[in-house]
Amino acid sequence: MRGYQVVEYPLKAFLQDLQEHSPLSSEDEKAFLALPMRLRHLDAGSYLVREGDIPTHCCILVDGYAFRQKVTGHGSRQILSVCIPGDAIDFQNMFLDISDHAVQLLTRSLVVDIPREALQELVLRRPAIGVAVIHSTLIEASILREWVVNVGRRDARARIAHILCEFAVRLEARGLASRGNFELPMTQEQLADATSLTPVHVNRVLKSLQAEGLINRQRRNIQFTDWRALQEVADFSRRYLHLPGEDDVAVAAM
Amino acid sequence: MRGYQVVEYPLKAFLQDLQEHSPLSSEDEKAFLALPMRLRHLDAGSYLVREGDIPTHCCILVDGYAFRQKVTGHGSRQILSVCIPGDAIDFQNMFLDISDHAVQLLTRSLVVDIPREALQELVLRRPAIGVAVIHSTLIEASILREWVVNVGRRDARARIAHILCEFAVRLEARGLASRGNFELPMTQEQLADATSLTPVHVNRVLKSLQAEGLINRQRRNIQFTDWRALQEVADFSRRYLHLPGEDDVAVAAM
DNA sequence: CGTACGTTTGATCTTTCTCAATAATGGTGG
DNA sequence: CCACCATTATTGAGAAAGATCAAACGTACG
Repeated sequence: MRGYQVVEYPLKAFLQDLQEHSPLSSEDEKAFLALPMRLRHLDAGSYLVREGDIPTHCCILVDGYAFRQKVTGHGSRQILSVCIPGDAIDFQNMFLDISDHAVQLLTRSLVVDIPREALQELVLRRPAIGVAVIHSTLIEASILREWVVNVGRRDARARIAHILCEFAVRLEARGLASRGNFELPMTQEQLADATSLTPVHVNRVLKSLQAEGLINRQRRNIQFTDWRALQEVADFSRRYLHLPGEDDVAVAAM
Repeated sequence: MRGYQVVEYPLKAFLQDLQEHSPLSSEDEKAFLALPMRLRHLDAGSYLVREGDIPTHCCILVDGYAFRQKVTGHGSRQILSVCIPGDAIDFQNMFLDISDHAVQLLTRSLVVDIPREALQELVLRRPAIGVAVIHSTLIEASILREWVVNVGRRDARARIAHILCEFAVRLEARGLASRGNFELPMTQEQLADATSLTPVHVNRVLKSLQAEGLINRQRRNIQFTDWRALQEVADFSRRYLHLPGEDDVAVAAM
């Protein structure tokens, strides 16, 4: 029973998020917590998965930040999403036999590993957990769709504003930031790979957003000084995040 | 029982694809086919879902082609994926309460509608079907990730070559094309919105691919005249499609 | 047979990239 | 605690891919 005590608290955010849309019974939750798990601290820059890996376990990010990435044949990198505490990293590795992208830590992090087979079996045995997994996967896909739009059809200014809005809202939904004030755990180079720009241009855009009074920046700390305007510039609507509660109203009120 | 006869054959490709990775028992398959379904013919340009819709049913594309799209606040469109016969259009609408993107038909099509609640209930009652749904959703997400890379980190030439490769391989996996010869059911404007380019530039790139002997084009018909070279230009690897069978070997042999 | 839509082509313009150099910053060992 | 090194951030100047604008040409089809 020791395993329980080790992981129950760290998984709180994850379990809460998993149940956001359809609560699990206490048996379901117990069954989840009874899974074999391993808790690990890893340094910034560590890979949780590499492209081409044959996955053996699934990873949950308990504390810290990570990002998904793919690299083209010419060596340029595209960041596909940023993972925040409480995110499941590896539902794809639960069922797909080879990893199609890599996940790398942005900061020193605490992660939980669960053997792939154990999770597979659990989902078959407890359909409600399967439904929660589908839910979570669908939301991730929705975020990815918006990411395509961002990279594909917005100019540099809107792209950067958008990624900032998304990050802030996701953090706030997990209680990890408030009032548009947060630590952005990425270098400008990483921001560039997330927005499909160059680091140089990211720098210029960030400065111009600051010059126009939309954000305030002290190194990696970001403070939204004009949510409304930033949201406008970003063409941001939180609908695609499928968060519970009011739609854009909530944002407008910030 | 009449319902069965109407939809069993049309759903063949869909059911086969759904089971590609983990076969369903005959009870599972029967339970699926026993769902209430409606078969519809719709014209090109019809919307299967609109952004913001509250979904009431889920859609399977039996015959014909469609695409997913989002539109920015400034009115530019991003196409997110192309749906081919046998694709489930609407697993997201099975669990998400509001549609975050639209799906529009490229051609006159045959679609099957299944009430959302019936599918939800089925997935809870038949966990193996839930697993198949997760599988299918994960593969869709993988394709979307590659789409981000395509739009974000490849130049116009590679982007267009890549989308052609992807389309050809997916069609061939369903037995809908062979030897790199297929009908591309999109205008150059749609191709532009899929690759985040302008129609003018798409036109120029297509012409240059033809001039270099990589493809042959008669209106919308595409013929790959040099698979190997096109794949090279496209930076294409079929791994992300998570198709069964050999990896890139199969493509190389075409 | 004319109208609407899609394709093709040319000329010019703009955003963003590239290359290059300098300045901060943070972490590390002495 | 300080000097040093490796990252990261910032700035400038010039180049390029792709966008925009505009017009002509095909082709399908009502």
